[in-house]
Amino acid sequence: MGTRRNLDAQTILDAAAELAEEKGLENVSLLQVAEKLGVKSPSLYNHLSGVQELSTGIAKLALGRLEEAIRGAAVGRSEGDALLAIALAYRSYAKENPELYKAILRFPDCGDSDVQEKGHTVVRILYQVMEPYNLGEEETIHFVRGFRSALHGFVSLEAAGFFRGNGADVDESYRQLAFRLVSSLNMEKSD
Amino acid sequence: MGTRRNLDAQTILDAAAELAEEKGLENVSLLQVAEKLGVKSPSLYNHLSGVQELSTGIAKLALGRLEEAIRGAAVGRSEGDALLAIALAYRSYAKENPELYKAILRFPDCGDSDVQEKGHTVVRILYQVMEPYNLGEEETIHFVRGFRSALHGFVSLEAAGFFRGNGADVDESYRQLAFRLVSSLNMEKSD
DNA sequence: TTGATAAACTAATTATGTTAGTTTATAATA
DNA sequence: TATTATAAACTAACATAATTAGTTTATCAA
Repeated sequence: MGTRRNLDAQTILDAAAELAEEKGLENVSLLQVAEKLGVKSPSLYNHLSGVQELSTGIAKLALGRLEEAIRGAAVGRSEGDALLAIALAYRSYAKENPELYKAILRFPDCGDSDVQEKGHTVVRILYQVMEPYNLGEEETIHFVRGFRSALHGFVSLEAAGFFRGNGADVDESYRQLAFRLVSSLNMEKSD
Repeated sequence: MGTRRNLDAQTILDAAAELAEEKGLENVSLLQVAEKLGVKSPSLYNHLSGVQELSTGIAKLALGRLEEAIRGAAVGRSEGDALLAIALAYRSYAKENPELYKAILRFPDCGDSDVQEKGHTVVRILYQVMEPYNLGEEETIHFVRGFRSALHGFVSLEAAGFFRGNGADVDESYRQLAFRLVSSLNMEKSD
């Protein structure tokens, strides 16, 4: 007993993320995470301050991976192409990692500044892609907010089970949404 | 002790909703609700099956009120006017009842069919408003899904604390988002 | 008046998060 | 090498929440 393991915050969060995808986000408790790591739950307090930090940690981790996925989708494309690719990657990520995506939704009750930072990182990719459009800074911000909102909203509602039963093709609904927004950009360009 | 009160499920849910707005959704526990009603928590089980039913109940209640707000905004308007008015009402509701709106977000972990029903009711108003556009049924579904997603996504991200610090006017971002989508409809119409 | 029922109660159980205080392994130092 | 400081585990205990079982009481109908 009392044997030293090589635990640290990152290891704990990785285990928590794995647990989330295995058994559902709602079953990620300190007890379960500790068990998965072969440790008693109070030991986790040596590495993080409590369950809230676990929550924000998982959210950051999930956002970080989403960011990677999006960056991967954007590389080598530009303007509308890039935006549409990002949109598809965004939804793919959410479908492939539903529990982690939920972790992003269930923000630790509003406003951890680090989570917002990461959120901004996701958004920064969008800013880069938007550059060729040469909108003003304000206009770019407006569009990026809206675009991200649309992706997030669609994916969230879909994950929550809306859009079922209703016959029409969900992929197509999503594609159209992204396309409408991207098209509205070309509009402004030609002004 | 043991005095009969006139409790029923609706009274409990109303109290829970009030409590949510007073002290935050995360502090809505059976204990707190019971206390507010001058009753012990196990007594609540005479009227509902547990904390999950409390959760779904609050979500339904919140959706019901959102529905009213939206219906109120749509009446007497048509097409783009109606869509924009609905958009503004949607966000106003979320801002005025932030805890209740969170209750809608935090779905009782996916897919209670009644909650989806109510969700559909919200959406049905959108269908009515869309009629004059004379799109096909499929096209209407696609648009409504996207429009609702955009509203929901924007409002959620805003409530979660994104869009802060960043200088641009949030009202304007929202207005633009709604306007882009509505404009894309006029596009199709003129085809 | 009596008896059935609904709705409250008390008491106890389980689960989770958390704190306090203790022990032990490891790494640095005398 | 022996010692000691520290980090990281532990045990034990407590608080709060949800829940269940079983009990009591108010009210209404026969």
